Amino acid sequence: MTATPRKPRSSRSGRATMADVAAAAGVSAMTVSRALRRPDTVSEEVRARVDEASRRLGFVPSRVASALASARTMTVAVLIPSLTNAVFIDLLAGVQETLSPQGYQPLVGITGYGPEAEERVLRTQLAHDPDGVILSGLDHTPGTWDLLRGLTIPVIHTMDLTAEGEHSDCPVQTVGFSQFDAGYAVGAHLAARGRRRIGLIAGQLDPRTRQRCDGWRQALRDAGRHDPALELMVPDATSVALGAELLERTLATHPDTDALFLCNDDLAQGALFQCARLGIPVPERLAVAGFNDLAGAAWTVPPLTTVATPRRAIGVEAARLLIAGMTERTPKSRENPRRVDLGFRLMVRETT
Amino acid sequence: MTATPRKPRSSRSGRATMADVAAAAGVSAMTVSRALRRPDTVSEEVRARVDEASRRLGFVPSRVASALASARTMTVAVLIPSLTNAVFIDLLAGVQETLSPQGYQPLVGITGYGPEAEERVLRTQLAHDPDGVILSGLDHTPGTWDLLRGLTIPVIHTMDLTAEGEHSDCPVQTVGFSQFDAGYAVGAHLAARGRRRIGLIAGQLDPRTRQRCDGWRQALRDAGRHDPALELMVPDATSVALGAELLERTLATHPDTDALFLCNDDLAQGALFQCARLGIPVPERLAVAGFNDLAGAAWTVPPLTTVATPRRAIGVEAARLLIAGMTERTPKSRENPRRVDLGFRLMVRETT
DNA sequence: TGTACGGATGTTACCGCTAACAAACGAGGC
DNA sequence: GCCTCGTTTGTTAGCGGTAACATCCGTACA
Repeated sequence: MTATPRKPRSSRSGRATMADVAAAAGVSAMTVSRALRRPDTVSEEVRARVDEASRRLGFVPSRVASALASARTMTVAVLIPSLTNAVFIDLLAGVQETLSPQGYQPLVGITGYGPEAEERVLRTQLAHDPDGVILSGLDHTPGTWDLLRGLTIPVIHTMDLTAEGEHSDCPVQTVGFSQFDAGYAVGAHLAARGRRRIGLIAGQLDPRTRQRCDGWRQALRDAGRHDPALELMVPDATSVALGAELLERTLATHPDTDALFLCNDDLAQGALFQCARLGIPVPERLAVAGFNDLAGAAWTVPPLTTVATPRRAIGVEAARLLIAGMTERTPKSRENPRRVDLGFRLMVRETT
Repeated sequence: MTATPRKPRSSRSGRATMADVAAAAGVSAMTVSRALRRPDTVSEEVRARVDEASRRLGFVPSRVASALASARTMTVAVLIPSLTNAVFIDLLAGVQETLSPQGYQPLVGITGYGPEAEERVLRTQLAHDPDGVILSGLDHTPGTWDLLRGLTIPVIHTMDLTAEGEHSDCPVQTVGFSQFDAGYAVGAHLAARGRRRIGLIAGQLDPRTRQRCDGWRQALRDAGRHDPALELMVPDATSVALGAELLERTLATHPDTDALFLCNDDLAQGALFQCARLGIPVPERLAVAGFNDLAGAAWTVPPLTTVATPRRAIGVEAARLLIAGMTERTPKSRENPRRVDLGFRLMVRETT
């Protein structure tokens, strides 16, 4: 009906655009862009006019348009195996709390512990053009390594450390701790407590869990007390229920077990519950050690000996390194791989 | 040096663009777009050529450019109070697992239980132009309600239900369960067990927790056994440690307490541990009930009576509704608010 | 008084993709 | 044989910003 209907505010979504603000403030769009992003580059008077117009129109700059024009999306792909494992939630929390204040938006991807799924998820994440990538672990498919090699954005690998000479064809930055050493520490601790029949219970057999087991095994060998028969490794996801069940199985087949390393605290808690139920005195008859120092480990009955891992700190540090890499003018980080070891702490409490 | 250097692959990031694929396949860019998004609209021969060229160049369409051109970002803003509360992680997991297969990418925002922070986070999320929004709870600032009212994309509120007549000025879709009824169920259960001095311990006093408490209170009033002195409500985040501490405080001031409702399972677990430590027999001397049926609740000693809440299902259903809203041609959902009650289950185990 | 200079603003040309419309083409109907 | 129609493909014109360069202006200096 109306001829050439005037549109006071453009944009399909009905939102005001930069052009609207520019018109309202009587300046060019470019000046609006400058006034909002680098206020020191425009005159005070213009800045005031732009701010006022912008506020009045409720202007929110479109990050999508900005991303296309500037080739920076202000997003970061964060790939973790699972949302139900507290370890990775803590990692994510550390990442999130570090990225957010800098204006970066994490894009969370779940890989379900599978390198193939990881590659798939990474591919879809990359379509969003993130400015950086944070991965969990170092066990990627060849396809993933290819993808990573081709990237021009910084990538950080977490929860694990580069071994010497590894991945020499593709410089990697890692932030984590030595899963092997941590496992070794537990094994050595149990041996030092004078235990002779030291068993192992592990679930969710990802490479990090295996490394912990390897460390534990080495410690027992060094102590001359390793018995492969006392190892019980199952692929199932760890849980309190599984811990309870596997404890029973272990005691049924090897009643003389006098110490047990459970590769995750939820398993250990389940084992402790089951001990209480069966009337097995801990630590007198059976010493129990867990891993990760999850919430509540200090409050079990008796308080659980475990290894405190710096999951949140790893997230924070990974995000920091990433921000550094995304911010610096010349991406030198690719030639300058780093390996940040955040360590771990053996928390000796009363179950051992 | 070279005159007009040919660029075999364009794009600042070094990635192949649609134009590159088009050139390689000998068709126009538009045809490439069609061949990839709606294969049935191009001839079989062209489709094959495009697929081949696309694969050969390792083409990944830029979602940013696509988003700008089509006004669909394929992202969904998901706001939750905290990453360290398992309840919201489960919600998030449900959302994630439902959105992902449909090609949607969740943008996770953390509000820290504060409506003001929520408004801030929502604002920054909206700059990313999500195609939909999922919020936790219904207690938003007036500013947030204004924002929501102005949106043309679907919005789902979770973990709570709309009360009759509420928000009549702004139709809302909610997916959740009645926190009040759930709290009532616990109160009624404890009363039915013949307990006379029934106490309450609550932390993290967000509106949902308060509603649970209200329900519990009503149940006790209906049973004629409500004593406000037995309510212990603190603002701190819930944790196993806090549960242990508050249990001691309660017993110190009111040694005659014979039943206790702890508003979250971690508090309840802490209380159970502390009971074990103090030698207080559960349930003989003290009945204990938790809330949420978190992992491990069925394995405590004795197994914890609690309320199973459909957190993951809420996430799944919210995401489903959202997808429906984002997909339908005419966004009728705004006039057609829904209220999906997913219920809860009282899990009577051995602590009561 | 002419000129070089630095800061403030505007202009132009995209970023990589897609909606909408236009054109080209072959098939079938009369 | 001409016309209409449906299918396949191409063309044009943006989406809403920003980089890079151009222009304008007042000022300090010779």
